Amino acid sequence: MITKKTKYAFKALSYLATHSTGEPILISELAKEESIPRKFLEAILVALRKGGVLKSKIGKGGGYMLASPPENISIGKIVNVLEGGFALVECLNDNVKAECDECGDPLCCGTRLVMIDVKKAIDSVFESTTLADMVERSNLAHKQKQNIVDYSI
Amino acid sequence: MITKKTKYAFKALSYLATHSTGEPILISELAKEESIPRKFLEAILVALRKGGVLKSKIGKGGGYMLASPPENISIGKIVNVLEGGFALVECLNDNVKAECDECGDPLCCGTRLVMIDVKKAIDSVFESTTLADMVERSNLAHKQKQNIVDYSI
DNA sequence: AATAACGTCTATAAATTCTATAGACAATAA
DNA sequence: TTATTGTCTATAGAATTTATAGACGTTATT
Repeated sequence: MITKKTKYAFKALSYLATHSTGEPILISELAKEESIPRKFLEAILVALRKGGVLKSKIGKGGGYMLASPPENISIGKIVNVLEGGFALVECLNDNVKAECDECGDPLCCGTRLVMIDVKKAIDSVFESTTLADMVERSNLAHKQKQNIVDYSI
Repeated sequence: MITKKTKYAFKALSYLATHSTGEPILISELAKEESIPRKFLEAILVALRKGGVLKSKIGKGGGYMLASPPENISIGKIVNVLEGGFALVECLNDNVKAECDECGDPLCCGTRLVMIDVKKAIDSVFESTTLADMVERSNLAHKQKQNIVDYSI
C-alpha cells in the first residue's frame, strides 16, 4: 500500500504538471488547491526536490517547479523517492538496510524468490508510466464522463 | 510491503506443505521450527482457517493441516486472507471499506487509474504462483547452492 | 538598507497500525 | 475424567505514519 505521502505527491505533481506557466508555484497554492496539509506537503516537496523531481526557488516570487517535463518523470521515480523503493519485502528494496530477519538464507527464502517476480511486475508498470500519463488518463476519464453526462440530458 | 503476519504465514504454510504426513501438525511445532511467536502465530492460523486455507482439529492428536494440496493454494489467496487484498490503494481492494478520502471522483483519479494497472500486474503473479511453487523454488535454490558448494571443495 | 514574501530545517505530538502476550474457555481422544 | 490441543477476547508495547509549530535563511523589491 502506498502512503498518503505518495498520494499527496501525485496530486501536487499533477497540479504542477497541469498548471505550469514557467513561473514557480507556491506551496500554499498547492496545499490549498489539492487539500493537502500545508506543513506535511512541505516535507513531501523537500523530499521530491532532494530526489531530483522538483526544483525550488526561495524568496519573493519563489515556489516549486518540475525539474523535468512530466513525460520524463516516471511513477516509479516518485514512489522511489517517497517510499524508498517499492518491493513487497525489505530485502528487495534498493536502499541500504536490506535484509529481513525472518529468513535465514535470503538466496533460498521462498517468500523472497516469489516476491522477486512480483517486484518485476510492479517495476515494469512503474517504469513505463509517467506523470504525463497519469495526468492524461485522468483528463481522458473526465472527458468521457462529460460525454456520458451530455448524452444523458 | 507485506507484513510479518503474511511472512510468518508463508513460513508456516511452507512447513505444512513440506512436512505433511496426513496427521495434523501442532501450533507449537510450527512456532518452534519456524521461529514464530506462538500466540501471534495462533491468530494467523485462525485467520487462514477462516479463510479456507487451513483445516484444524481440536483435542489430543489435533493440530493444523492444509485444506487443499499446495498446488491449489495461490499466493494471492494467502495474501488476500491476511492483508485483506493487495492493492496499492484502498479503493482497489476487494473488501468492503473501499474509497479513499484523497480523490473526489474515483473514476477520474489519476493515481487510481495508474494503480489499476499495477494491481493487475501484481495479481497476475499472485494468481499464477502457488504455495507448491514457493516451496519448490526454495528447494531448488537450496540444491543449487549445495552444488556450488560441492564444486568449490 | 529595510521589508515582505518565500522556502528550509529541526523538533515534537497525535493517530494509526502492527506485533506480541496473557489467560480463560471449549472440544476431543484415551 | 483428565491431559491435550485449538479458540476466543482483551490488552499492551512498538513502530510507523500523519500532522503541526516555530525559528531561520534567502531573495526581490522598494
